[in-house]
Amino acid sequence: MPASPSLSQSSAAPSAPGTVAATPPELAAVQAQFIALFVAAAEMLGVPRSLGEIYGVIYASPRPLSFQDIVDRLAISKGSVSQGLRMLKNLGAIRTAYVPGDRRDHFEPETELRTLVGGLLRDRINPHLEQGRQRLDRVGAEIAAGKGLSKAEAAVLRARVQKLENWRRKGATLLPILTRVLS
Amino acid sequence: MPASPSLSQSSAAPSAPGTVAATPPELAAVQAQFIALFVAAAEMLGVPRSLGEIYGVIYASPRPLSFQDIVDRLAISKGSVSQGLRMLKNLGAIRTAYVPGDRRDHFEPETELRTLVGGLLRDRINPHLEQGRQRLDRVGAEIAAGKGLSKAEAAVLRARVQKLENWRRKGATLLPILTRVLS
DNA sequence: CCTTTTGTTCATTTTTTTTTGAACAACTTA
DNA sequence: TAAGTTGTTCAAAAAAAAATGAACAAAAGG
Repeated sequence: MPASPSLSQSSAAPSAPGTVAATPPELAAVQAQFIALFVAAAEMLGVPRSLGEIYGVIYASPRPLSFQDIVDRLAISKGSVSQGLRMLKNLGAIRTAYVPGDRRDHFEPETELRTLVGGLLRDRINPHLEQGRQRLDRVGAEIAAGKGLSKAEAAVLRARVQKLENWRRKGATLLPILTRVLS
Repeated sequence: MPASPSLSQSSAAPSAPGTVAATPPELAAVQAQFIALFVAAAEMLGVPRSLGEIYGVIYASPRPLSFQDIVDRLAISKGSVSQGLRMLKNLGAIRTAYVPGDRRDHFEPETELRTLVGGLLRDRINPHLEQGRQRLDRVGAEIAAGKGLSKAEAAVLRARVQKLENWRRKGATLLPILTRVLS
């Protein structure tokens, strides 16, 4: 069995007045499965593990969770939860939901794949692509200046720059298509 | 100007007998541009910076480079170059080329986008996808067992599992298409 | 005001990842 | 066999990334 994600062991103490009921142990099993799933996804995407845990616990809950709910269910610090929630909001992976009779924000998962993928592309890929275009131009310029290069060598390098430009173009045209197909 | 990638400063000493000629300073500029480009790409993909540097210096060379050439051109240790070359070979990002009159291996870049993307998918995505399928099954089972869940709650969670299965299916069908389109 | 609740910030600590470099193996050559 | 190349391995160091938690702000209640 793979290491189970860190779930806070429900305190033995009976709920104090005004305290949200602890997650019953039966639910913990379902939660743990969801969380393990998103922790693995986080690892694949190269985002911090805590993002996976937080999104997982929100995804695993049939109703929106408050900040405190999340801290209680996951054995991670308030600071991490705060930062993690901010990142997930920026990514568009969660949204806030109104819960009657509670002034605190509550969070529910964005379940549209399109939105999630779109957020990741926007944050991780697009910024680099634009910058890459500029870099490519500069490489081309350097080769054109062509000091110290034989005719044949310059030709090889020009061809390689051309390849890179093709890559970039394909990537740029493919990404929008990708997000559309994922709707 | 962004921090330039670490290129070894060409030694001032004239070439000793049997020494490969140092990269002339004119070429260094072109090299530096290529390397900067691939270091940025490495960062985007979440692979070690040194992989970007090594692939960059190979990509920037009109002729295949030996292990020693790479160590000389980049200010990184032999150990890193050795490990980096192995990873690049495993990814299919470089291949060895025969160079007459030199028994050492020489490396040249794989320039087919399809091959590069294919290698990354194989190493980073596919392993997780298969594992993800198994995890999903387990979550479904947990919910079906359904202890501690109201009818309505179980329904919400089942719907969410369904969403995840859709995601996985879309991903699985899209990846092959993707690699084909990139040819 | 004063207190409580709710959450954020950010300097430190912890953990993970990456790089280094000395020891070593494999192969050539003399 | 000795001596020189060429490259690999891996324990340890360095660097980078992530998590912690105490101090702090903001808003509400009293």
